[in-house]
Amino acid sequence: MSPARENRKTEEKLTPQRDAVLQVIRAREDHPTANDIFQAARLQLPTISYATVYNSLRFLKEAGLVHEIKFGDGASRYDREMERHDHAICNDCGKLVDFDLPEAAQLMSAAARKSKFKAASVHLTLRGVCPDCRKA
Amino acid sequence: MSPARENRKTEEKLTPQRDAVLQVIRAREDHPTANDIFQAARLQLPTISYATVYNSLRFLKEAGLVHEIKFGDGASRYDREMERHDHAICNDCGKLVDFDLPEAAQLMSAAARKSKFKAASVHLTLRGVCPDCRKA
DNA sequence: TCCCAGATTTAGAATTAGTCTAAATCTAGC
DNA sequence: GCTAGATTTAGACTAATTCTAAATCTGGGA
Repeated sequence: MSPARENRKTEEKLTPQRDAVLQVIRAREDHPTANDIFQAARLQLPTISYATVYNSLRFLKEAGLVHEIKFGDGASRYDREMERHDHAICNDCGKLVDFDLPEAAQLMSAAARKSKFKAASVHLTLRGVCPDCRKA
Repeated sequence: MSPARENRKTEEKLTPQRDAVLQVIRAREDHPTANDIFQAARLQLPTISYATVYNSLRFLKEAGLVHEIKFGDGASRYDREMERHDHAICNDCGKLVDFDLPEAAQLMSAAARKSKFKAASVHLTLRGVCPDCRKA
């Protein structure tokens, strides 16, 4: 079974809570925190609890439907983008932006050789100043 | 004044607490957490407080004497290595290892172009399985 | 030398992000 | 309709870090 097919089956079985969490993440261009997601999901399901948001996020992550980003400053962010990609983080405002640098993916085996690890994934993090903060 | 000269001057002015924290980090091959550093520093300065360890770490970081690594799972780690470098993280045991992949540094301008950020630094994170866990 | 301002340290309270617990609720298959 | 297993809920709990306010230290004038 292809991963896409598998995800379709998983999505069919989503509880209303898990589905609400997934829809919140899919509806957003940016990278909400668990708290952002909780606030938004509550508009649809007023009784949903914080713990359920976390449980749902773990479930969706394991099902391969969302992606968790932990870049260290503060809370985890969640991303609808499941393809391999890289991140840029603004040192001024903290904005997080996705981009893909295929050259970074190609460094995986070189990185594995140098570190002596068996590689599972690589990703590149750029820190700098975002276009908006550069203007200001 | 060169950065090295500047650091030498900063080091001369270190309080006993800040110096103890710096020495702990310099004495270790690995990447201790704030708590590890607190426990070790307490052996030298029994009255040092947790808050002082954090204050000292912030000071040393700003002075360019230590480097903070936040890779998301749990507490920040501190690193005596100030040169640009990359990280490998074990998905099994959480071990963090430094290595340098100069090719990653060379992707900075390409990453800046794609993301439209003004670049300050880039670094590559490899996730996989460390040699020890691979054996086990 | 003595004194003061500013910096630093201290202990503990507060905050934040996330996990755990146990009871209540839902759901599928018999 | 009944029961086992999964899920949800509210709130307690934990871990990492920051904040606060009082105490202490330090260096440069009077």
